[in-house]
Amino acid sequence: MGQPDTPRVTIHEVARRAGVSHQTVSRYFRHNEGLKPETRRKIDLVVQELNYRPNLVARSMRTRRTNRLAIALPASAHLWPVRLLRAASAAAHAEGFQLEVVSVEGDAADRAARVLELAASGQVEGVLSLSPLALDPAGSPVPLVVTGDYDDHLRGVNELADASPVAEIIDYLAGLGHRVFLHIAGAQDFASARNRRRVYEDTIARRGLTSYSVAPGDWSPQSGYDAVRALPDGCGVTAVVAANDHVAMGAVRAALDRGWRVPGDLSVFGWDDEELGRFATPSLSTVAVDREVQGREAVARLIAEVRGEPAPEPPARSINRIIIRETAGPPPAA
Amino acid sequence: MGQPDTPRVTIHEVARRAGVSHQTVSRYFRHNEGLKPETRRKIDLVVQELNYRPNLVARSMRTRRTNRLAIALPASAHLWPVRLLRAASAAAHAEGFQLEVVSVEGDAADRAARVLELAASGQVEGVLSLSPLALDPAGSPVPLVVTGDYDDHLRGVNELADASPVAEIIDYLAGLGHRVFLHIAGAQDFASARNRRRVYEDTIARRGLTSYSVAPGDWSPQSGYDAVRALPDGCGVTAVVAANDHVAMGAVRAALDRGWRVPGDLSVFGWDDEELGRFATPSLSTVAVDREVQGREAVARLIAEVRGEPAPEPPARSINRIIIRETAGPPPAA
DNA sequence: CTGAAAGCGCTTACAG
DNA sequence: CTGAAAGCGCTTACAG
Repeated sequence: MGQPDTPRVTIHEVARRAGVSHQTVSRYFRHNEGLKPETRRKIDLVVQELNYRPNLVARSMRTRRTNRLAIALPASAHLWPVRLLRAASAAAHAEGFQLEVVSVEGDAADRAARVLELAASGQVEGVLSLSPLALDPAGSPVPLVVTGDYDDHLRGVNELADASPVAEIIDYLAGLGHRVFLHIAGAQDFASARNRRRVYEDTIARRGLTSYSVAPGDWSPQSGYDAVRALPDGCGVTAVVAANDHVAMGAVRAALDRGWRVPGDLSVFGWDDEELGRFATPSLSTVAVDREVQGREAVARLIAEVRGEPAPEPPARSINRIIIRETAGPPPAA
Repeated sequence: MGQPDTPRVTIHEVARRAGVSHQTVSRYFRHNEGLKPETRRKIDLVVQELNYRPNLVARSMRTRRTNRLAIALPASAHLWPVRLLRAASAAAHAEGFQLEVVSVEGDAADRAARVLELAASGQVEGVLSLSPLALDPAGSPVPLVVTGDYDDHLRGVNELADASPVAEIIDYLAGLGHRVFLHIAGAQDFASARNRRRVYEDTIARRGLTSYSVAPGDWSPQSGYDAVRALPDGCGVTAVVAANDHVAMGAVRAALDRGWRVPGDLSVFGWDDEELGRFATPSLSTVAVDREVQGREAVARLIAEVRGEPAPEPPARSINRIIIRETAGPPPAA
């Protein structure tokens, strides 16, 4: 089955029929420059007729370049990796690269080992990881970019810009009168989770507000649920900054199960703008992240590294936007 | 940057150092059989020392096989494609194939054209599409499997087994006393959507129940919302069978916005067991689909076709399981 | 069980 | 602007 049987048309055959040398045909396919219009036309014709396409494996062998990139997907139950993946794939193809997908499982050390093995395989020219990795990208034999986690490149004026909407959220809630906050964190091996937590703590301190505590979490609804369930009565918390929409959804559910009104008694913010959160009751306040831009950006950076070119300009505007919906409101009149 | 510069260790060098011919080393890497233990040991040593790995591109060139599969991802906002993708990727790697990801956009004709181009590229030995395609797989130059949509293979005793939980849902609701149903369909270019609709209509007819109507939908919460919003007062509908959880979530929201109780006035079922649906209020009744099994299965089938082997056994048990949560309850006392 | 020869289909210098 | 030669690193028959 498949191509092994098909007697393949070679570049020589195309050259012979077009009455040119095969080098000329090679040139035609590589950049189509410096050819006489007539030569080009003759080749056009034969290529069309034979439906010839250069054998990319042979090219790879000769150039010693695979034109392949790998993307390492985390074992996550969230949607953003697909969105990012799709944009990354399109961006890679536009630059002539194929994108191979590899799922990385296990703990940070396992994932790092897997990615390093991939980078050393000689099969790919670069690796894009959507999973946090316990390794220094500089130690990789081919360029390695980690994104979707904390993104060095998108940091703008300071290294925490990625998480800066947390400050906006707190300001917004403080403006409504909230004074005592709870943060339910994401898995701390993700730099994004660590950054959101840090911005939360910094902002609370800077504004003279109170953080009742930072509850540990793992991006799951259950962790949000447990955190709110565990709040003592009368602890004074009126607002929750959750690491993402899943955590927020769990937090809201726990509040409702306790007989609290949302947002009457407790306001909740998530992150990611999951489609279901918009139709939930009450609908989730959140942060929309442009994963398409993030995916394109990450691939552009990776390809620049692969080619030894300078890193491309970061996107001018923030890819984050805070969205206020029904889970955010004034605190109960004290 | 990258491997172009690195002077690569060749099989000849390994052979020379191990004191054997390079064919022996080739044999060692292909199946490691028929070698004298001592020969094997000598090669082991040198391979380790040199950290040698065969150049897979050269092998590909010689064998005229790429050992690559492509997976076409739909432009969907749902999570199941990732789950399926991850399982597919792992299954492919276990069989020595790489899985390249390609996102297919546009209408059915565009997607079909893109997939066909991929199949004809000579770059991949088979294509797995998670997107419905307006083409006959038999017309593809390499094996083509379409899944995640309607899966020929998983149909079991009849061609609608994939959608059979719809019958279970209706039976369950009828058992609670429901008599008038509404189905909000998924995008009709998906065979899964057509099948769910057909099973819905057949089951309603067979059980002597009433279908108020089948509302068109496109898998989105908005389509679920609009369908319920558009229901005339007093239409008698007490139960909604939605095409998936997104549609169901929209339907629930619309009901609540109309002042209806869920499930007091309206029961709703979704499909996919999205994590957020479990923590929504009320939590969504749904159908859990084992996308891991589906992904492995699809890749196994594709690889069997690529190798010209008989199709593997389908999974013995159904990969679907209905889950009853808070959106399902008895109809209002008439 | 192991070795020598031929060739997969390109591209890269190098000439002209 | 276009052509002849060499070689990328393997595997596949075919001998021994």
